Amino acid sequence: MTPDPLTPRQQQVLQFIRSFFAAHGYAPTIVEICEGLGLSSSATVHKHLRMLVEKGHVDALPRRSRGLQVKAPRAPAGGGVDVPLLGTVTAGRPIEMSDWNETITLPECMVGRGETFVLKVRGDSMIDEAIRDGDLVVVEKRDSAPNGEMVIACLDHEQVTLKRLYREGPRVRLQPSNPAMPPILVEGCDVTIKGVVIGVLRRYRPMS
Amino acid sequence: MTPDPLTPRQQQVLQFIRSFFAAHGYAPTIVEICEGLGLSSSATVHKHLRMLVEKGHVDALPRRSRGLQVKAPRAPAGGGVDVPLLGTVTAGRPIEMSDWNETITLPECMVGRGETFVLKVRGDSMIDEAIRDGDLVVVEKRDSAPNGEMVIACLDHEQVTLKRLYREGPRVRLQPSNPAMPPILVEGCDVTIKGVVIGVLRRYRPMS
DNA sequence: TGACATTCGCCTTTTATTCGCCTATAGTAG
DNA sequence: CTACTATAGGCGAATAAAAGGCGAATGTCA
Repeated sequence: MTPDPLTPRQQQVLQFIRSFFAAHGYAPTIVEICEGLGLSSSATVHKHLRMLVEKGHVDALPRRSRGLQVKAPRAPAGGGVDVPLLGTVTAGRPIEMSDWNETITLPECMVGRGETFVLKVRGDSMIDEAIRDGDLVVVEKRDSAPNGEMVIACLDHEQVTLKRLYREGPRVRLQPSNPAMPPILVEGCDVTIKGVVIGVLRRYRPMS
Repeated sequence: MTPDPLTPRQQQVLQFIRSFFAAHGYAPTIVEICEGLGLSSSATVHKHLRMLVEKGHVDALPRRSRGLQVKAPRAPAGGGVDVPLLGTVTAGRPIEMSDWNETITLPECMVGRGETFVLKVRGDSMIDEAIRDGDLVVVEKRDSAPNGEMVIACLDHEQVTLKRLYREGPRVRLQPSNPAMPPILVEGCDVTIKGVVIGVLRRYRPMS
């Protein structure tokens, strides 16, 4: 049930409304759309809006300020999923099981099939995997993992680390992805898998 | 069933009530809201409150002191924000301005202060920045950027690339973060900044 | 009684909406 | 080929409603 096709200009307007809403939490005024698109007459924008409403891409509360509502262009499934932010994983130390029952909203596409949670990475042990200090890793809870996967592993019920997992006979090699760091070799029974890394988030802090 | 959208002012009021409640454990009086927002008439606040009740963001016990009750902290839980997924940025080719009016829900903490959008990265030109082929970059729309920032830059209104920006007198150096790739040197007037990279998302596809 | 919430006018500013008119571009009937 | 017509895109001005504001006068509960 795809709505009517849009002209280029109409797409621009729609796109602008979307990003404005994302950025501010409320819809733009007509004049704001004008400025955003470099137009000078609100009548022009208003005409475009009427077209967008007609074609079913937008709902508008008539005569209401900022009364635009972009119709959900995606599954009403919410699009976002809340997952717990459990704490920090350092290369070697236990998870600081944060009481901070924080959660974070992930895009649907970043969430695993099973239970999913997020950990903050400390240290550069996975630098060759393009995972940096401060990144957030998305983890799918599992108690085993195929060979070569990146896992959250627990040693002696104490140390929790982020490493790649390689089985070598009865033993297990936990391999950092940093040539400066040595692998850890342990008996298979001494290591428990907490989950498998399925995604990464990074936020660059603004320099200023 | 998302509640009606709020105007900026209404959001401010709601936000104030939330933080007041968090700080004190009880709801503010109308006069306290006045002071908090720098207003001088309780009637004004009361009008806002009636709107908030109408729009379903707040419950009020009528004629009761501090009788406000903020409803479900937020509908789009925790604060997921929808931003447009605009297309692909290759090292060198134009953005494939996707008609796919796709959006993606980002955690609040990944969204910029201004307009924000997401691009998919093709190629390994930023491998040393821990950005890989297939990653999504979160971009805050801006038309200028401080020296050394990672930017989406546009050359000749044609090529769009992801590079680090360095000003060198009248010229601009666009520097890939891959030793195998040469920097691009152009006149400052030939390059336009589309935005600054503020985040990265990566999804590992399950091996199976 | 005192500390509130609520209501009543009466403003100003912001915003949506409508009206008339203009320019291109593309298709189509003569 | 030309004239007519339809449509997208645009302009500026005029208008009315909504949003945001004020101070003062009531209620109302505890």
